Amino acid sequence: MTNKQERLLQFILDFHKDNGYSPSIREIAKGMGVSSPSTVKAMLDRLEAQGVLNRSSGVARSLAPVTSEEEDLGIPVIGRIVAGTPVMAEENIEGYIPVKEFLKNSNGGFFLIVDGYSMKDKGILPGDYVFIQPCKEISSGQIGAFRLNGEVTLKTFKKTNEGVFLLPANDDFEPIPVTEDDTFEVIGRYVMLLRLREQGYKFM
Amino acid sequence: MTNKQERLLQFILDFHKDNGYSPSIREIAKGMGVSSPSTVKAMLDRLEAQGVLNRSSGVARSLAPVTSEEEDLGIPVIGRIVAGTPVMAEENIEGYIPVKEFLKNSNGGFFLIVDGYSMKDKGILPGDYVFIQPCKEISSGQIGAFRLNGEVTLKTFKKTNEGVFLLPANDDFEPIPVTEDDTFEVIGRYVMLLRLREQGYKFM
DNA sequence: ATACACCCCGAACATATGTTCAATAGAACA
DNA sequence: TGTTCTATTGAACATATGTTCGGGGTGTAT
Repeated sequence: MTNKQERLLQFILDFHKDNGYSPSIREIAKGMGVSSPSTVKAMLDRLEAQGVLNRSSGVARSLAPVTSEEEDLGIPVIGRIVAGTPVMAEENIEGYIPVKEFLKNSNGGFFLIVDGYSMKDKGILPGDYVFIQPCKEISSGQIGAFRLNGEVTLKTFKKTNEGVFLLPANDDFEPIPVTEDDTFEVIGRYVMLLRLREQGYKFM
Repeated sequence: MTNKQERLLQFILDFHKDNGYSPSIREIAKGMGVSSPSTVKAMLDRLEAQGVLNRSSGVARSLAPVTSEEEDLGIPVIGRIVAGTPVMAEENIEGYIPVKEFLKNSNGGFFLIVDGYSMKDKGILPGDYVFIQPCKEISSGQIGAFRLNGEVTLKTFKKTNEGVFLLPANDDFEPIPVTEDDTFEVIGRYVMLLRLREQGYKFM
């Protein structure tokens, strides 16, 4: 997420906090110092493609930043990230972490537990909880969770002229090329990391 | 408040819960089985006069139910961990992370923002939030926040026959010996790490 | 160089949406 | 009965708002 996108998101959140409803496109333009609504719309479209915003086409002020804790169940913790196959299956839910309000824009998000050191140079270590925000697209350079030939993995997504690659953050591992023959799927974007050290703070 | 007004208010609340934004006047009309927007507007005017609704004239979907819930401020985020001196002072609070229920057993705990790469080999990077549980003693080998000669720092605590040391987790830094001449204080134990979005990603 | 993602502008367009107003219906009351 | 008040209606109005289009700019990666 670029600096500008960060500011935009913050503006929307602040506006909603102040007024109880979301800003219109032109109000955003004024607030961000832009002079054309189409500029703002383009920015919103990008944010929406990234999965950090929800909106309804044609509906005024439908940006959905906050809202609506459903039950206090919390966010499910699903499987070990390397274990594979049926992510999302109910049997794999290892527990819940009630951090819901903490990520206001995160409908449908969940935690994965990191296994292995393939992302250690990004400071992502085994046992860490990574929060995954489901989305269909992910831009090059972002970290996300992917399903490659049935195997779930956390990597940096890289798209070049030579194809798509999943990059580890560890010199001991090789970049993984994604070819046409592979079954490949973006599970979601990595938006947050949570690491629990001492025991005695059990959340599950 | 009449029965009808009660239902109207409930409809607005439900709609907002479902969609993340408030209904338009015509959506209310449809949802309430009324056939004219002006009917709804009259009802809204009455509710607003009673003070249970807030809206901005001429602004689409600006219904904001008056909520009197005091917001859970959450856990304070205090200073940069390297910045030093008056931790806990009000001026240093950079914001709040509403993870209150998340750590119910952690009275007095707070977040520090990591600055610098001295703990990078433990996967603790600049921009990370570390949750500090205040305590007076800490056992050797644990990570904690310490105040050494006025300077606040996050290190691994090590107690050997040769004395007490604060160990960084980075080859570029040297272990810091703690002598009798130093003013030294344990601030608390490092309990949890939390990393948001794309902060702290730059690796050296 | 090319390609691409991001950022910006201004104008025009379509419609979603709040507002106003005259008219009607019903209830309460003398 | 009539009067008065409130609730409702349907139409028309004004504008707030999302959207589209064509154009241009910048920076980065290839």
